[in-house]
Amino acid sequence: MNEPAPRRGRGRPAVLTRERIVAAAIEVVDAEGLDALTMRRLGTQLGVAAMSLYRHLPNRDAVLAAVVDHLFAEAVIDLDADTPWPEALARFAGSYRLMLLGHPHAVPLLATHPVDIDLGLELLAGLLDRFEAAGIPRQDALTAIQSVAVYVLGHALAQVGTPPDTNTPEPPAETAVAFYDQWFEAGLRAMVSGFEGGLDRGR
Amino acid sequence: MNEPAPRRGRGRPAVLTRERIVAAAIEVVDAEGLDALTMRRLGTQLGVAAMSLYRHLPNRDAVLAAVVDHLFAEAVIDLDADTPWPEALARFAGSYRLMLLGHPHAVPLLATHPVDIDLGLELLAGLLDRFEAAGIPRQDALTAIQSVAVYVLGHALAQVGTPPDTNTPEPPAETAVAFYDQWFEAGLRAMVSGFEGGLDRGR
DNA sequence: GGATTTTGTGTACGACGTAAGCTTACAAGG
DNA sequence: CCTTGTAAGCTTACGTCGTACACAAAATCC
Repeated sequence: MNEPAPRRGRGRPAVLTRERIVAAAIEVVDAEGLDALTMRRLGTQLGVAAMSLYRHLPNRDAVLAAVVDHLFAEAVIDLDADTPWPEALARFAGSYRLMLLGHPHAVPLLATHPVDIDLGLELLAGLLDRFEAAGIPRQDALTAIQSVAVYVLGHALAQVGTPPDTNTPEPPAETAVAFYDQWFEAGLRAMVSGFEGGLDRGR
Repeated sequence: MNEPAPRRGRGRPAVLTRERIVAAAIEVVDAEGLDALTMRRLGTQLGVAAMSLYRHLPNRDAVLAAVVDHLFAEAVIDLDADTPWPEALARFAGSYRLMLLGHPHAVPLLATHPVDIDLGLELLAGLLDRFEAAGIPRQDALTAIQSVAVYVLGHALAQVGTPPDTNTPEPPAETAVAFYDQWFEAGLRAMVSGFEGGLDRGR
């Protein structure tokens, strides 16, 4: 449907690319929120008419899906090959959370649009390896990783879904941030150590 | 703003109430999905013009918020006073999940619109009591409950966000359901037993 | 310099949320 | 019974959204 194997060099040269569109979409969302991400607004961000976008993406939802995939890729980190799986899992959780808090207006998007499954598996291959190195079956590893991912996303939803009280003066409300940080760590530790106990019992 | 202490009996009798509107909204969402829940569609569901709804709720978002509160209240169960907190927590998780899977199209709503905080605390008072009975500080209890709630919601998002493959013949795809059930139980057990270890170390 | 191919544009339509003002259906007071 | 007051529901209208469709522009190839 889009970007269909163009015979290179022919036709009017493209000023738009999928990547430029996705980057501009993230700019708009970060600056003005999800609702501001209309096709017209995205067009003006790129100096282009709204309808031009449809040459590269079939509809608005495809834009959102592309944003999701791009952001999730941002969240994944490299891991030393000697990191034990519980620490690797906690590290992934932390970097995923950092990405989400860095794009608070996009969190509902990540919640609504699942990451492309093949892309997700590819990005998480390094993390899966840490489980395999410990002799943990792939299925059990996926369960643990997905459970943590789902917790991180749910937690971020709760944090950004409750705007830090628009009538208090200080912008981030230091204490509120600390509250969410502590909650996050407590839940994460509980889940990771719970999996440690459970998965070790099997081995 | 709405339902402002009407002097009873005066004026045209109301065919609409907040409750009827919320119930109709849930019907529409369950039957046709979130996008179908427009003010006009909700009006026809109630045999009424769209603008009539604004006499009872200030805008569409208030309808959504009311739906969220109503559904969350559905999810909370009564607990025997002698249930230990780990079991009570797991029971709450299960009934919350059942509600979410009973209204799959509404799950993104619950994810986006936080439950009214006072209502939430009121509904969860019984569960909080189970922690207090074990001598666990209220703050720790809230952390554990919220962590589990966030996990359940995130898990439901993942399950309903990945429609069970529209090209396979069987509607619920038995194996997929079992997959999500097992994943849910594994993550829940990990988190609950993780909190058991953590909270007991303190006592 | 056409012909071909690809990209961006202009216009238009139907659906949405909702503001403003109007009509309708009651109860109360005379 | 009839007027007045009041609350509930209705009609109309506006601006914005996603996007279908037909067209214009800009490059390469023969």
